[in-house]
Amino acid sequence: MSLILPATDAEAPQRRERSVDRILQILEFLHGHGEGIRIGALAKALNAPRSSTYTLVNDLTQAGLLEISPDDGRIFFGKRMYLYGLNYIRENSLAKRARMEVDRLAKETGETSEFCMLQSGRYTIMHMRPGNRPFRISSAVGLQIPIPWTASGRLLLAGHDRAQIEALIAEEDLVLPDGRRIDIDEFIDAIDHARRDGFCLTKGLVDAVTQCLAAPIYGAEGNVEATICLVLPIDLSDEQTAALRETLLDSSSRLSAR
Amino acid sequence: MSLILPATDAEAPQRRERSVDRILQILEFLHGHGEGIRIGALAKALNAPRSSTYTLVNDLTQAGLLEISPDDGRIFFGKRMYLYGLNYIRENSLAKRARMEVDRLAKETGETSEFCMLQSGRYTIMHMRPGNRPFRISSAVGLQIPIPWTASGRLLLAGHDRAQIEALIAEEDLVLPDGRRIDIDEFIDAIDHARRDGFCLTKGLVDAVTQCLAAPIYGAEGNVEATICLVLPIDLSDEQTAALRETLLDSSSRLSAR
DNA sequence: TCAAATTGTCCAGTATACAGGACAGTCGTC
DNA sequence: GACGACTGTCCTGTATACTGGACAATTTGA
Repeated sequence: MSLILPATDAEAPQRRERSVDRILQILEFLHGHGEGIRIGALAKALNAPRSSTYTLVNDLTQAGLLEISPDDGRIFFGKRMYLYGLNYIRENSLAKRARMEVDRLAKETGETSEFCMLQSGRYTIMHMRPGNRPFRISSAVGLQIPIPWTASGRLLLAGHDRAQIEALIAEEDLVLPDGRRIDIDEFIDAIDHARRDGFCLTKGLVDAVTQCLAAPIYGAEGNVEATICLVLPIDLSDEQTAALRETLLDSSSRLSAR
Repeated sequence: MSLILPATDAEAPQRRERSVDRILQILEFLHGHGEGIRIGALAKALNAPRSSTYTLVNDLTQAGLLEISPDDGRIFFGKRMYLYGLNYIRENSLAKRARMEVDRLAKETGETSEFCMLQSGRYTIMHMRPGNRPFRISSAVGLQIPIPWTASGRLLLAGHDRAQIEALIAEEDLVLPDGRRIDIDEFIDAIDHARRDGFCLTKGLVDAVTQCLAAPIYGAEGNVEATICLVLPIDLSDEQTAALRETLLDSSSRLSAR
């Protein structure tokens, strides 16, 4: 979908770029890159003029949206970006309620709980609260994970047709961390099952010792707007799993638009 | 401003503004405003042309940095802003460590714990973890509070001279929620005391039933880079307070640059 | 030790993004 | 049901922000 234009656009039609777009490219690159980068390298990566990159990055740094490490000049996201981001949680009622619900759920069940959404076609953990097991099963908040690796992903794709799904899933996303490959037809089947069941359970996808139990949060039009899920050890009894599922479904219906 | 303009230039210097600046203005206004605003009102508030505001807001919305409520068209911060902001916590080592420390401290003491910084001259709660008292004493993360109302504020101003302090504190910030007025000389005295003591305790400032115990986090040059603090009920015994202070000072020295 | 590469800053010309206004549609309110 | 206020979209001319290149200072590394 490329809201952000790929900067690697063939050679030199040399369009002059709006600073808005340049800013969005910078932020997006920084987010994807995952670590600090120096201005020169950034300009090169974005195929942007050095001078423009300098002025923009300096402007954003002055505003506090970015920070430049005084040691080596590498660029990071800044305090102000964090503050602005917090407003999202405060203001967005679903996100806010979901956050509280996840915290409650983790406390009640003692299991790691997560709130997830599709973020421009990428699976994203919006909020997470670790459980209190000795071995903490947890993933980092804000990470973007291939959709097919997760139970939540199967629910979030409910209502999409085959073409949309195929467009959304990159080829390499079907390969699990241990090298196994998910068959696209089985995957689409699983999505359909998840939609009908109103929940989804996957075992041993990301690693061999965990299972993931996810429930949909419905939007006003009956679409799956987000999910809430539990990350569990794989060796629970059927009764335990069933009880957790009931609790989880309670939470999800509380969060869904009626 | 506009000291430079010839006096007869009177109305509407109508500078053309860079979109970077417009974007920063929009974000900052939205942050300060605290709730959604419609595009028209935003343009008016910023004294910006409507058309430019429309295109910019739409660009930012498409990128996911902002969101427009489908009901009434009001603008809010978006998911992507939240994701970008999370990177700050992940990448910035002080913020990251402080967050963990605050969580640990709240768990160990059972009291509400906070991590605070000056953010461009404003006192800001960067992270907070509520304690487990029946009456939860807690303030919202990301809020900006007048510096003189807090114990942390007194520590954060350590090392500033009188002129800097006076420049930083607005007249109305000296008035407490209950109408009492803090004397500027006493305030500067308190800052000096806090600096020498290496911690700060304030009682009954923001409300009558809480006290605030803060400890400094020192940067590499010995400056107070941030604080970590406990929000406590006002009627603790001296022993309890002393024990909490030791625990807090442990945390703060762990976070300080050696 | 001397190139080669990189960093941060500055400048001038021009492609173009912004300001301003027009327009049709939609609310409210009197 | 006529009026004012607002919303969202589109168009045009021009003020200017962006680009490209040049520069000195610094770092790399051979």
